[in-house]
Amino acid sequence: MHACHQHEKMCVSLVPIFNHLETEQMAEIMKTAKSGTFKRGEIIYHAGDKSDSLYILNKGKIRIYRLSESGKEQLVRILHPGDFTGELALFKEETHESYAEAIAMTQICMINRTDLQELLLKYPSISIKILTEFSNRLEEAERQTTRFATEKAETRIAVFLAECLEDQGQFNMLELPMSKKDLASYLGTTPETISRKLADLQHKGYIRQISNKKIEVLDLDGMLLI
Amino acid sequence: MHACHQHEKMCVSLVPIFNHLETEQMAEIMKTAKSGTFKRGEIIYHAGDKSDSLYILNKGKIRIYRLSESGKEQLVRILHPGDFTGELALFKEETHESYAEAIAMTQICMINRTDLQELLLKYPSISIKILTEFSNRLEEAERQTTRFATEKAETRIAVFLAECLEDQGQFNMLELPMSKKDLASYLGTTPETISRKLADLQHKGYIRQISNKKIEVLDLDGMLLI
DNA sequence: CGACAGGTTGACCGTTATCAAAGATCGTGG
DNA sequence: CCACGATCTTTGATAACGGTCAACCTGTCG
Repeated sequence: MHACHQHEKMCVSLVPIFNHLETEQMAEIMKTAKSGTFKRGEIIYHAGDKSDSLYILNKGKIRIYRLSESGKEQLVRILHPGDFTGELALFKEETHESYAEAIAMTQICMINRTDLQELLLKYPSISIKILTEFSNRLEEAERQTTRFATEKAETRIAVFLAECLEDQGQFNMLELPMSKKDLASYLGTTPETISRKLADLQHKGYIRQISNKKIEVLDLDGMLLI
Repeated sequence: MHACHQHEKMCVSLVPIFNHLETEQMAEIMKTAKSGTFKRGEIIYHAGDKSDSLYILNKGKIRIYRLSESGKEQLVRILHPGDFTGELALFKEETHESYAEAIAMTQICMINRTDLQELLLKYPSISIKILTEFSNRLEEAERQTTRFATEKAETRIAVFLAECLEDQGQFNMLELPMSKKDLASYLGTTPETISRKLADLQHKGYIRQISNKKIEVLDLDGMLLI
């Protein structure tokens, strides 16, 4: 673990929290940050760990998942460079409830709790950035909860495809951002159901499966009316 | 709509956001706050409304619910005095995704977006309070999502009863905090299923239904092992 | 007292989980 | 860079879970 040296990298990785700050403030933040690397399969933090850092992903991919009361795993999200995690437990003196696992060679920057809180008090505008980010996450989490509560698996899958399409801005071609096993865990279903429902959607003419991860959407509106 | 006059009420209603501030700062905040009252059934905000206030509940009860993509309603939470809402859209220049409906004679205080952001920049400690609150809500929302994703209805109901018991600290007697219809909506199921599963739990000897809303828990651990 | 919303119960059926087995894909180490 | 093993994916058969519809019951409030 050593301080982050490359400003370019920091600029990338700290989007969207710190990118509105002046260079000198950035330098100050960089001084307080540590970096670390993890190999595929390594756990960055466990549920139950006392949490004391904000982790900002520089390079690689991280899988965030939770275990339910009965021990079943659910994928919460996948982090890409520039995303951060660990923020939840930063503001409550408690422990993580989720697991963070590197799923590729991964490099992260870490800012510990006390340093971050000092930064927040010193540069209140950072707070507003984080609040904004939290708002979005909360809205997203509640939307997701409502979907689970009210939609069946087929609809959840269709909505997920629609969101992929929107995110990737690729007209009518999309690439699944994770394995179907992970997708099943993310959508609260099983890999078998994902397979079958995609086959159904294809049968009905809404999509065409090009390859394992590539899907062409033929009738977005029709698909969403299911 | 008129300024909030009674400091006592403010102190109550602004817990837990502002209660660490000095009296004079409190006075400043009170100057910027407006108050309003709503009758049972009145809507405080609609999904789609441009949101521009933080609402702090003084007196009464508010039902927060969302509509899914396909138009089904889900109860997100019920607010009690001291709780706040409207915070989400405050940090993104967008609109509400949820509905807030008074379910009793209700009195609220409102702080508008620009005033609040000024307060945040002036008193960074408020940000940390709100961040803490957001963290808790986010954790809660993600835990709820995981439950929907991985547990069946019976387990969700059992876990809900366990949480009621914990919240109410009443040893082994609990009172449902909402109608079974609302509970069904909150737990992503139907009133029929709630009825049946409670009857099942009673049959298996885990609970005893005293009256419509009162339940005695006979074997908490057993119930949670379902 | 009657009306109405909420709650319960039964019968039935659609959706999806589960188990099993075969086929495809990926990552790793030689 | 290729080949092998591990993991992921697909498909089929089956069963469980819970949603829906309908009828009836209950309590509440004018």
